[in-house]
Amino acid sequence: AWLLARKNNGQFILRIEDTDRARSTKENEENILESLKWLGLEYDEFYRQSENVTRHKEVLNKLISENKAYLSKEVAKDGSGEIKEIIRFKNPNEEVSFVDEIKGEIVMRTDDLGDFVIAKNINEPLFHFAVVVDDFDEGVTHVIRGEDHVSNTPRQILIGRAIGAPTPIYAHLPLVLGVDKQKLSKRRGALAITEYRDQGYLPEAILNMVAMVGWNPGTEQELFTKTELVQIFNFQQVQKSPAIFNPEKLNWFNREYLKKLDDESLIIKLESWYGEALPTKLLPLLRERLTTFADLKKMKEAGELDYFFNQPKFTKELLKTGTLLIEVIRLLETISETDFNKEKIKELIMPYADEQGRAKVLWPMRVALTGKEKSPDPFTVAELLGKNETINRLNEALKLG
RNA sequence: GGCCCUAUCGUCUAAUGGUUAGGACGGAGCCUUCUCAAGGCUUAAAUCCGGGUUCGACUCCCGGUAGGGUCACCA
Repeated sequence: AWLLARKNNGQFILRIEDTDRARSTKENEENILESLKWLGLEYDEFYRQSENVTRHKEVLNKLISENKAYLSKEVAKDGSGEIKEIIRFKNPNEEVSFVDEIKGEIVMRTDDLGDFVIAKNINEPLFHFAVVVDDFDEGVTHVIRGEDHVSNTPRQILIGRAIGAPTPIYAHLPLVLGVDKQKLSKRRGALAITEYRDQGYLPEAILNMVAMVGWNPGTEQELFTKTELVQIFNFQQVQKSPAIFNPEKLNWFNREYLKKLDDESLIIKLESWYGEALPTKLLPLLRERLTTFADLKKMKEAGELDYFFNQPKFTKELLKTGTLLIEVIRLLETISETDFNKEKIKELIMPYADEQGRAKVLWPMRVALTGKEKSPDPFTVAELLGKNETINRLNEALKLG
């Protein structure tokens, strides 16, 4: 909806459908607001359905006086057994058809709906009714929503006709299903947008992923900025069948967007997610190794980054033989502190490593610096450790033999 | 079950009557390499089934089958 509104210079309206007071909470509303803000989907108008009850009541009364709706005394379905006066819509039992922008023409009989309920009482309108009144009042031209609303559309059209509202253009998007092929829901693997944020995903990745589920540009391009999506998104290439959400693909999108970040932006985002300052020098160890920001946390907790902060401990077995480190140290001593970068170090060490056998030189050098079986290459690590610390650690390793 | 929608690799999808059925994710293999990661290359993998229509069907029609949605005094 946001994409289409922006593309056509329309207004993106956010309306909180909170007519059911029992289910509508401040937390849920805030979560929606937070999610949209995080994704960068700014809205042009904001409404809360519950604030329109006076208007709903007015239309309800009008419908009743016009004999298009009626009060009905019935036993409450809430289990209380009380007799309550609900409001039913007088169903004209017509065949209703509409042209969905995505699915094409849809024809449905409405007689099996009966005289459906549109309000619990004069002060408590139900969703289907409130939506139609609000859409009318707010000048909604396009209703873009999930496929789960297709079968609700005829009754909303019927209500619209009864109140003299124009029928908006409908577009029903395919649903996103979980791996179990069921509609994504809280109980079945669905996460709130804010939870993806908390798991360390980038909003660009989420947005791109969501856009590509159920829609494609018709080309082989997969990475799109928000601006590009606005330009090329269209209904014609929206899929008609539901799509199963693939978390692996989301991870890929996230890695792609992580790659696009320069060092400065990456460290800023990483720090703000992680909640504490991080040395910029840490980046070479992180870049290419992160899928989401949460991996930083995992790596720290698993001790994978310890060697950056502390002198590593390791066994002679892991080091294998450290005797060749004497020459490594000698060579490194010749580099000035200011020139101590990985290119220079590599240039100096590689000839010696090639001469002695790379594994005999590079492995112990790397273990001496990291204490790890797996780590980034020794040149990268040496640079971020600095000349003194590097030589220090190599000397320590030498003592092991 | 009624009504509505849908059906191409495991997943997301391209191909709107004529292609060796293409791409991406994931998988496998190889290369690169001191290890890991990243990267590069290669590869396996699909038109749900049955009838039509047509010189020719992924594509059009019909029927099955399968999947999804919906049938609230929820949204």
